[in-house]
Amino acid sequence: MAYRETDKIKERKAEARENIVKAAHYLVATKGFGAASVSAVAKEADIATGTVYKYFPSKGELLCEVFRDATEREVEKVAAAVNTAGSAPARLQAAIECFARRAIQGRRLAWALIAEPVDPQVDQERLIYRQAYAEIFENLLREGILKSELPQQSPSVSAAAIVGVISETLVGPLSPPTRRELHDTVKPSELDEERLVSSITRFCLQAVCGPNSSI
Amino acid sequence: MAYRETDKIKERKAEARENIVKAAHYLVATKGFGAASVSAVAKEADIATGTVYKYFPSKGELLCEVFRDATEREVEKVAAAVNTAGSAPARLQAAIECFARRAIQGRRLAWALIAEPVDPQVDQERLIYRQAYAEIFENLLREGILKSELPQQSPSVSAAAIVGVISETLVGPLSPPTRRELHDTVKPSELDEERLVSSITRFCLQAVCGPNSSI
DNA sequence: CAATAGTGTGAATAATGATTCACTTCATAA
DNA sequence: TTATGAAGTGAATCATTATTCACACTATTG
Repeated sequence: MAYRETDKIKERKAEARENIVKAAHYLVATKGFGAASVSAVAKEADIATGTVYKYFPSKGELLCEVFRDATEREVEKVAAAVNTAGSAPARLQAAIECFARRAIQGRRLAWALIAEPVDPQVDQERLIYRQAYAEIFENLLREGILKSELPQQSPSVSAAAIVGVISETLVGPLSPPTRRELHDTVKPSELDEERLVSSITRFCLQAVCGPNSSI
Repeated sequence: MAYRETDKIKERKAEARENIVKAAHYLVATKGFGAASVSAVAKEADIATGTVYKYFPSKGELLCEVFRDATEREVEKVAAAVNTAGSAPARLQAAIECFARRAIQGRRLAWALIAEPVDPQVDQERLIYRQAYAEIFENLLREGILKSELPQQSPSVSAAAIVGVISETLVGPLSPPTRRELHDTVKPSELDEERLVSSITRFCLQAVCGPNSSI
């Protein structure tokens, strides 16, 4: 025995691995999963193609990890927004606004996570992601209904619907984030974005709160 | 000159072409675009791979045509539902129910049209498709607002939101229509489906009609 | 029938992109 | 030092599919 994995190496390996994930994340957040071929990732990370496979068994595994990481970050933010003090409608509003604003900010990433055509392995992951969002809303709704802060309704359907509203209004239309940018040289002003967010919020709150509600 | 395209031949060609489209449609409606490779389509149509190219310049063109056909049929139905007599909310309800019911019936087709990862050429077409749906709703909303049957709101955002609600609640969760079916041997009863449709309808109507509304 | 203009065929080709692998370089410890 | 085992390399290989093409077959007209 003349070789053993030392701590220094272990650390360096972790760093290298992390680097690959970062490179892949960058490509995804910047140009989508379509641009994240193994060789592109390798180039971005300044290593050889083969090296990627010393750290990940397959492209799918790598991209799943990237997806999971990005996703977790997003979901956490929304979950945090839910944990505001206040009535169920107020918390719901906070959550929806958080979700929507972040999607607008990181258009391309949002598109990649929500709408970009991806290979089945990642798509599977996406299901979990949407589920995670839906669950946040669902729990909140359930609680609100219990406390009679919200009218009777199917929490699971309403939750999925909210996710759908945001996906479609923000990400769907923007889906290929390039086309639009080619035409409108002017990017939509922050004012417009605010208007959009408030339209969406109004829609969802009214749907969920029904004939009472204070927006 | 010793040959000219006769009527009989013209007809036969049209038939052959139609057959290819039908075969492709069958595959798409049955197993999604992923299963509609050129050779699979050819086999389904009982012809040689190369023959497909005597009728279509590329796979993309063929699939676009399939997509467009299927799409038109769907959109027409919803458009018809809108043309009911009655108040804006009533017509909206009819349209949403029509959209939703059809999606539930033809799950796989709905999934292919709305959510399946597809190649960019078809994806482009999909954008138009969603737009078509959104426009139906948008016009209706605009009209309703004008007649004061609906409260002030952004018709374009609300319209997109409605499309999003239906996509997510019906197609998203069902997206890989197989997985679910592997577990639940029992398919969701018609009763459940009705409940689902009515939940969705309620959500959308309340969102759009606001603090008045009669569901 | 012969000449012409196709259509139908399916194996070969092309393009893309993931994965492998024989080899080189590096770190470790006897 | 030097033997050992792992990390890094990147060109070659594999797999998958769309697309082409040389050839066989069929219909049409003189």
